[in-house]
Amino acid sequence: MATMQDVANLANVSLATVSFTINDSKPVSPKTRAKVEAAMKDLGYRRNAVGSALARGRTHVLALLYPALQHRFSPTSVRFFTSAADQARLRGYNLVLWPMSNDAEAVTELTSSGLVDGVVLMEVQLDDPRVSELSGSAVPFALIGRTRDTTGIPFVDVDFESAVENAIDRLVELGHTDLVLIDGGVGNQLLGGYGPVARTRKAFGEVTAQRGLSGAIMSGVHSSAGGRELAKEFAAKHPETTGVLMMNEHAGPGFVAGLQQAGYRLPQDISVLALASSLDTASMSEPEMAVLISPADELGRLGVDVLIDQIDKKNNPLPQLLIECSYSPGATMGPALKHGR
Amino acid sequence: MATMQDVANLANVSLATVSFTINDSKPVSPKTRAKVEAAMKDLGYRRNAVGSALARGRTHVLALLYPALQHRFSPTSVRFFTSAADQARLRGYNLVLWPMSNDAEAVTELTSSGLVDGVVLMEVQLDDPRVSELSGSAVPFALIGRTRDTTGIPFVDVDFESAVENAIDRLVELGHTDLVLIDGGVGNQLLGGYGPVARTRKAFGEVTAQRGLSGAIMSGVHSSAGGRELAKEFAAKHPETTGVLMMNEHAGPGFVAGLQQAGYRLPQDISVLALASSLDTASMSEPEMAVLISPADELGRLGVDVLIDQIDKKNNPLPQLLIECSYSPGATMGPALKHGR
DNA sequence: CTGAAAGCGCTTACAG
DNA sequence: CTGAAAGCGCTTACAG
Repeated sequence: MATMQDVANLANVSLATVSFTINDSKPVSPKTRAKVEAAMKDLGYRRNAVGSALARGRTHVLALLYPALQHRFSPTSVRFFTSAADQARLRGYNLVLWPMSNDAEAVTELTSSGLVDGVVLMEVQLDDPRVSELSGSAVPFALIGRTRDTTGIPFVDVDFESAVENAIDRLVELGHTDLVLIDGGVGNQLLGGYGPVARTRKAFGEVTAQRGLSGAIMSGVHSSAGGRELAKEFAAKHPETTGVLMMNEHAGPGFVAGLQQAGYRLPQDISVLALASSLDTASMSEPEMAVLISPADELGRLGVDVLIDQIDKKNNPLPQLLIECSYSPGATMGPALKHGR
Repeated sequence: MATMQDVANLANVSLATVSFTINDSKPVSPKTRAKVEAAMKDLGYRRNAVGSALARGRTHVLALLYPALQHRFSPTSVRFFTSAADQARLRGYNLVLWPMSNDAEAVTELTSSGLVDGVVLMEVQLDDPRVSELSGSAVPFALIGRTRDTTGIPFVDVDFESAVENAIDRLVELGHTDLVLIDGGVGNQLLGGYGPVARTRKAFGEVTAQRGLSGAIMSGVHSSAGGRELAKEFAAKHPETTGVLMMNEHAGPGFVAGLQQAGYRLPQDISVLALASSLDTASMSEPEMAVLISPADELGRLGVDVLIDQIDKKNNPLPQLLIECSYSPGATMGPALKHGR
């Protein structure tokens, strides 16, 4: 690989001048610029990223942190990976994947390595130890998700509270008053629980109470087979229920299948609305589910934007963005029957 | 952040000695080592990755290349991201995501940036221009997948040929002689087509011909809704077919649902076997599909292993690994009826 | 076993 | 507008 010095030699200018023309960091005469550019082309020169990073104190590398050993992301979470990587590239950064167990020690290792200019956090818990660790470091960060206390913490997240209200509104409008929320579980209680589930449960409890609806929660399955089993249990435990909020992408299709095996007709006997999911996943079930679509791509993109703006000292105060889900109809939504089944 | 010089000052030794003790690159007396380690602990010192990379000529960063704008990976492809990242971390490397359009220019930009020690390629086409470009560069690489001509090219891939034979064997054993393969399309024909699909089609054609079976191919849908539509078309075009190889994770559940809407009973009227998919995806359909499970996690891991061994000059000749799919039964497999429907 | 010094490939005050 | 030189944080021959 040719170095900047090689270019300088060939163009008969100084190392500094080559740097100036490459970075447009100082005025360079057209003549000199031409010489330098010709030399670069001749040598196929590309600026070495490591040398540059050391001199600038900027690596242009961002880390995407997510819990290690968690290989079963929801299809929706997975989109953060690609949309964040795209946006990073677009803005001249690179995104490195940083799987780590949920301990603070590994965060320190990352932030003090000097490898990354900033950190994006995924799969945030309400009391996430990684966040306090990052707050204490000098490295800028942004969350996709949010902690319980978000004071001074830049984040982008789904507006779960509003999504729950939206979902319940739609069901109530169709006459449903007995509802069940199905989710994937809050996970580690020590960390306050997985944000999306914890917030959704809270909102679900509040909104159903406030409107005098019956609202129960079911959880604990993580596969389509589990969803089938859960449907049996649901039929036994909640015979009066006519409306289901499904916030479990792995179990959704199995649950819908299980309902039908248990004798329910959709949507005559029961309505199901997928929450914070994707069209893709919602259409995996038979019939296709109605769904409040999670703005996953947008979140990945915005998470990176918020982070880079912060690195460039462009945003003040720190942004906290809640993005709405959008509704897409499906064959699982219908009016409640007057007399149950 | 404390630097190595800070540590040296505090420990009253030279910069070099600190380096020697950190890297175990030269003998250091126990006494000196203790002083240095105490100083490091006092200062909370961590070696700066950029300085180290520049001096060593090694960044310990690997790139994972995949086509940009391709946000609809199959659930199985997605696992490469996390399993590769895990293995990289385990071996002391970092994995950066590198979405790029399928052109050679961007590869050059990557390999000449000095940022990465090696490259893993995903979503390989039979005549992939990225591969020829990488072959011409000095940067080590490994494919997850393989090109048409694999001479001298290190790769790990699913053994699609053997999987197809395995699948057909199982169907033939149950009496099926009229088969259809459903896939997601070969994609860009200019690049020879997407490896898994192209190889599977070829093997399917060969094996069916060789055994005197009827074999047709259907394609062109990329969603569960598309799968439903395709089932109608299938019923019309292939009324004699009793065995389906499903290599399309997006369309699979919809196709199975569509079959039943078209009046098929599974598995009495027709058998469906998912190919190179996952248990998760196969269980999304109702009933759950039998499946030849793709060794996705293993491939991500091995791809990184092959690459790092090569960087460490550990492997010679370059490995070319084909990994088998493993069978998992499901309710969609049954004996062929004597007289069709 | 330890240290002084050169060097990795850049950027950027500083001087002209 | 251009250049000589210091410096970013390390590693590693070389000398002792």
